[in-house]
Amino acid sequence: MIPMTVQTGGLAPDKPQLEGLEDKWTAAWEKEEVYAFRRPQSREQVFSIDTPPPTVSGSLHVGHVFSYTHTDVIARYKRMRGFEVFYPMGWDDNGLPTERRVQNFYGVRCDATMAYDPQFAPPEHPDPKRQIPISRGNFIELCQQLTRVDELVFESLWKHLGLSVDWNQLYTTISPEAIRLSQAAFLRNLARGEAYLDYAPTMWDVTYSTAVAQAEIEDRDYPGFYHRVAFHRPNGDPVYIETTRPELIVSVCALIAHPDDERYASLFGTTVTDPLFGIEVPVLAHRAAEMEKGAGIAMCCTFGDKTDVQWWRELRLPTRTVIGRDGRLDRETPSWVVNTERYAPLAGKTTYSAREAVVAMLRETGDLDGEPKPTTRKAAYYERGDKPLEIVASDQWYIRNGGKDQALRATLLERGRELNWVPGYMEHRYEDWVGGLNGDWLISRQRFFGVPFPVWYHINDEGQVDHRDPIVPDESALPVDPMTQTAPGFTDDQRDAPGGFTADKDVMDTWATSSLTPQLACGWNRDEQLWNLTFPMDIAPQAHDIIRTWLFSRIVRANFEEGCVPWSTATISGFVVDPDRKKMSKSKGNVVVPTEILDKYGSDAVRWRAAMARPGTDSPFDETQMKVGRRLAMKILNATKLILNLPDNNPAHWSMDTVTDPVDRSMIAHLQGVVGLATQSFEDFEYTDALEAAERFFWMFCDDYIEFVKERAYGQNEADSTADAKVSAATQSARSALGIGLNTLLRLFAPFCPFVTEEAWRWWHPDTIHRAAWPVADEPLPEADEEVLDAVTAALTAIRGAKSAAKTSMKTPVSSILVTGRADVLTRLRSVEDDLRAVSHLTGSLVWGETDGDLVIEVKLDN
RNA sequence: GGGCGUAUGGCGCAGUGGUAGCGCGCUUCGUUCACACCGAAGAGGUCACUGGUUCGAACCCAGUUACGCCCACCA
Repeated sequence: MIPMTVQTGGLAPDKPQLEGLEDKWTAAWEKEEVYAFRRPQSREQVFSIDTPPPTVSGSLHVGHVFSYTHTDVIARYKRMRGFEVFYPMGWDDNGLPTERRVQNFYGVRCDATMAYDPQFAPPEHPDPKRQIPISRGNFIELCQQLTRVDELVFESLWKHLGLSVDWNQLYTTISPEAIRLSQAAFLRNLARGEAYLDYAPTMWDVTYSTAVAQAEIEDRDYPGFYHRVAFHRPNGDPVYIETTRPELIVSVCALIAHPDDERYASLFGTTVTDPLFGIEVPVLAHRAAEMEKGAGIAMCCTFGDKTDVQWWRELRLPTRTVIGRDGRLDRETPSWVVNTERYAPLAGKTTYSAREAVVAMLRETGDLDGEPKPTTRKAAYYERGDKPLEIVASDQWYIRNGGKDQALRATLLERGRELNWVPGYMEHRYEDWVGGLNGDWLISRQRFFGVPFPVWYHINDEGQVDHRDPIVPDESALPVDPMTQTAPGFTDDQRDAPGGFTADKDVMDTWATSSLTPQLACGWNRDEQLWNLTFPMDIAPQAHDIIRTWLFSRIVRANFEEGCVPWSTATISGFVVDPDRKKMSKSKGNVVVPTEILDKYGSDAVRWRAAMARPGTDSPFDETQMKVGRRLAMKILNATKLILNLPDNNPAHWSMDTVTDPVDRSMIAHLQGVVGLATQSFEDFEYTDALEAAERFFWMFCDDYIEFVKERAYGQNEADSTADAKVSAATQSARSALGIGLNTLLRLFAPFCPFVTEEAWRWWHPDTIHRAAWPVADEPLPEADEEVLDAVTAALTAIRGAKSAAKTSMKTPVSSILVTGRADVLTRLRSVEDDLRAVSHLTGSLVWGETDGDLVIEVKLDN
């Protein structure tokens, strides 16, 4: 292990530095392929990680740095334990976030009706406000161009942070392989009936003009007004309803009250007419109507909210969609409108201006009762959007997820129970989410940069598209783009022609691909050997916000495809929150950019801080904490330097056999306890406890142990220096203990501070510390008394306290010391008397006195 | 309204039945022989509140309050 040509003494540089270690060792690790996954014989030798693929169109903030560090720390531990760590990185470059970034970056928008322009170049001075339309093909090219640039920035940050990713395993979610795999998995879902096409009301974002899934929806406050509006009975009597969306009056289908509501009992079965458009609608009873809310009778429109959808379905109401996919009212007058002249001014208006116009009309007709009352309502938003979602009925693809199927839901809940959750209470979030699902998983998006659905439809002889019997390709033909490729059994001139075929124009949402990251990374259907070595994976790391999305969707897909959970353990990181414990977000402007703190404190310091945040726990950002990590990193270098640069110290001579002194053996015994604790903590994925144990010991090692044995380690106590090539047994004992302690401590810190530990390690090792064996503590040290070191620490505190109280230097000579205490403590201290004299700079007498009490040390200083 | 979590010195946290701990910050002192990107010593807390169990509670139980996150409701 130690080369014969090893230098002795002076191995470490005079002024060790942290600056530049990241670049130096990143390059060396790449050259030496330290983190490459080398396929072993069996699955048991592998530890595989389902790394979250970051969205490259977004920016990384300090929270990402923390959570990816948590995973890396575990990866490094497992690697040192001898596992071949399968640690891929993926870039999520697929989907709407990328499209949005491309639109803003280049000032373009996709117009699917345009033809591809091979000469196209993006504008030199993009104006995001005036986006120029380009073809789908050109748009996708720009998406690919920009993601490549973004990905390089991400990769360089991850390397600088020291993630021990195997970059040979890199995947992206829009690559041909990802498309092939997403399409293949989808076709299998389709064949087994797990995926289906349905015409149904869905949450719709008018800005992006696409359907969105339940998991991507969030509620936000939205200012609105209650409008009290009169409908009229045939005899002209008013029936008042309250609505925050008067523009939807034109799509009214019924008025609905609770069956027990006596105020409206006489109206059930009759009809009323709306105040503006002459639409006659029934008054119906339904238990979902709440008597206390508003006027107690609701205007049901298709569709204003989810209750409307329920009534529409259960009461079989007509579909009166007025708001189009662009968020504007239909340009044609709807067929059910009687007073067409009232609709004309509303045609093509946005919901907002239509509302103003409708309110003005209601004032005019006198059907607005009182003034609109301001209220704050919660509205559903797409998480990346800025306008409230509308509900639009449309054809969409779904994957079953238990939202409409109790048996499947039970299976998926059971899968959640099979997982080892770290921390355990995070399992509740999964159960709450799965238990609360109210619909299947909508995976289609009316967008462009994504995985196309590998599906065509028949067109009948009348030119009608028939969605019932989709045409699908053979799996061997994947990936396919149905927009450019011809459906099997047809010729291209039959495209969009009666009796021919037409392509499904939608793409899959990015989650439909990222739900397959275990399959994508592990070589499903592509590399059988890799698949058998890595799947099911060992850990799935993620922050707690995506339990309901990414974690759940991967379980859904693996359950269908493999009939198991895709990993054995889910490790959940918390967020980095701002000092007020608020979530960081761009809109709040409280995001901390990671490059700044990495440059300022160094990667090891930031990683140290990340590792101090326990699994699942949110952690407030506090820059002063980074300094502590930096101090530790610096101390590691300096302690290593001291030990290596002891005169003529030779690491080849560090051996447990030569550790004979009681305090040296005591230190080693302590260290073994620390190794055991750190190891157990890592096995439980509680990396923070491992770090704390190592760190607490390390500072004691430096402040007390090194100080106590320093004189002896230098060899300055030597009475006979006749054989100057040989050191005394006492000195060698200290040097061996220091060396073994250092060797162990560097390895304990290696997962946390990979750069500084590698730097120190390589001062006397030819190979990387990151493939070195994790320390073991399985052999108890015979005749080692742990309490010797405790007594020494107590003695040091007393001596230092006396000097500090006298406001004098620690090097001030001591004229005499009186030590009193129990016999066993005295015995321990007497066994290290020479060191005690040296460390205290004792010039006079050392007196011992046995008592029944605690250790007391009286120190007299020279005047 | 439901679920989950948190509450310990100015700040960040550890401590799951037996004398309240760590780091930062603060105060004082100390530098050329590992480290000023430093070291030593010290001050500082009725462990959110109320009740209960117990010889004994920061810890266990019940309830309350505050904060955070997630979900549901929103005519």
